[in-house]
Amino acid sequence: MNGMTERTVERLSLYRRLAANLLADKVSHVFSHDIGRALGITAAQVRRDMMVIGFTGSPTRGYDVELLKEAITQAMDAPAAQGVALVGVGNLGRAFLSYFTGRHPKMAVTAAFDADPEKVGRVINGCRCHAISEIPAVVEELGIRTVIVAVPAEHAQAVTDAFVAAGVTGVLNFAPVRLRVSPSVFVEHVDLTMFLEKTGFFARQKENR
Amino acid sequence: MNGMTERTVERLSLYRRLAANLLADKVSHVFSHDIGRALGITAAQVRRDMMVIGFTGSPTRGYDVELLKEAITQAMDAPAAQGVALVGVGNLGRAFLSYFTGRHPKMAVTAAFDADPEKVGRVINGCRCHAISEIPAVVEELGIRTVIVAVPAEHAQAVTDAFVAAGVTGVLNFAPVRLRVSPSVFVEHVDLTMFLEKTGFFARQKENR
DNA sequence: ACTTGTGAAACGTTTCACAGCG
DNA sequence: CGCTGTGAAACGTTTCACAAGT
Repeated sequence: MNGMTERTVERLSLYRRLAANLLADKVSHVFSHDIGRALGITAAQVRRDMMVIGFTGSPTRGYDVELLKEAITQAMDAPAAQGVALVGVGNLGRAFLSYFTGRHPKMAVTAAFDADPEKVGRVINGCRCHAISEIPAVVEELGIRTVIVAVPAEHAQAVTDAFVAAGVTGVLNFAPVRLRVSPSVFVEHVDLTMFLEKTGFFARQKENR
Repeated sequence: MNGMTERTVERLSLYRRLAANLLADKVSHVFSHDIGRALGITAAQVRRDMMVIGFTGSPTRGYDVELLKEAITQAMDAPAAQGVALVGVGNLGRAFLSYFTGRHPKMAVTAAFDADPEKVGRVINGCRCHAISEIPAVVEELGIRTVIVAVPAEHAQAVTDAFVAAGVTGVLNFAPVRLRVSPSVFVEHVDLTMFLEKTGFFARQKENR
């Protein structure tokens, strides 16, 4: 599937959630314009994205919400459920565990890891916490391909290396460090400090008219 | 200052943190190439960004780290400290409180808000938790211009409206809803589900060569 | 008349490539 | 030389605008 750029994939995720919400409201069809309005995207952009995944609507009814959701799932998700690991069971890590538990059928956080012996062995939101040394065994056993890194900056590179060595190919990193990985691994950096500073900056721009 | 696009501001934030780290390591000068390598950015991009803030280096020594940090602060920060509010003291909200406490001189989280009466009145990481009804008074009193929204999706729009009415011009939103605000307010949407799905998708792309 | 699907234009961002300089 | 600063080229992304369908 061509044209699946990072930006397109990001929007597809939003479209799918919107579709799920619309289905819950018993809405069966939407126009590109409605999707755009709901998500702050232009209608033309929405239609381009549909083109990318080869999904078509009808000029009279718009897009079938149910079929749209399926088409996005087809384009984005693995055929089977993908295991996700979490490393770092601090406040941020627990936010993930509580938010994603039972919510996402295809990407459940199935294993947690922490260096604190107090946390190892505990079960938090139905997710067992393992020791760092167990990374290779657990990643292998559960077939984990993606890891959420929510540890302090100084440990982020080391834990990432351990997961990559164990076969993980996707890293969602919240630590304020640029992770160095081989080109065969995808890393998404989510830098909370940066987002706060950015918001503060543009907030001030808005103040001055 | 022209050319301060969202992308440039994002990178400036990273440059500044790098500069602070370098200073801690007693490094006094850096070349654009070094900055680029450390952050996964091209050297040309780094130099362009310096141009935007009117900061210049020397062809022989590179950029003075101390002056760079100051130049970025000059370009990005408010002259005085900017108050930041947090609404929603769940796991994610607490992650912010613990991470930012004492770490950032210009953007401290100075007030928290939560609907849960159990939390109201408590002090978490040196930050007092207020009731939702106190938003106008506290925002006014502390001169808050920026809010971090970390409440469930169904309450995000209502609390945002309350903060905007109280004079806030910047919103950092973690709730999985597109917030509707007037054009005089800046909103940054950080969608954790989207980031996880995106990481999962590209992780799979990497697997298949 | 309203949509969708889409080639082409517009726009934004990054990278190239090189003059100028210590 | 190897660097910075920068105009110009390249690239990526979004938006326009309209044919075609209903």
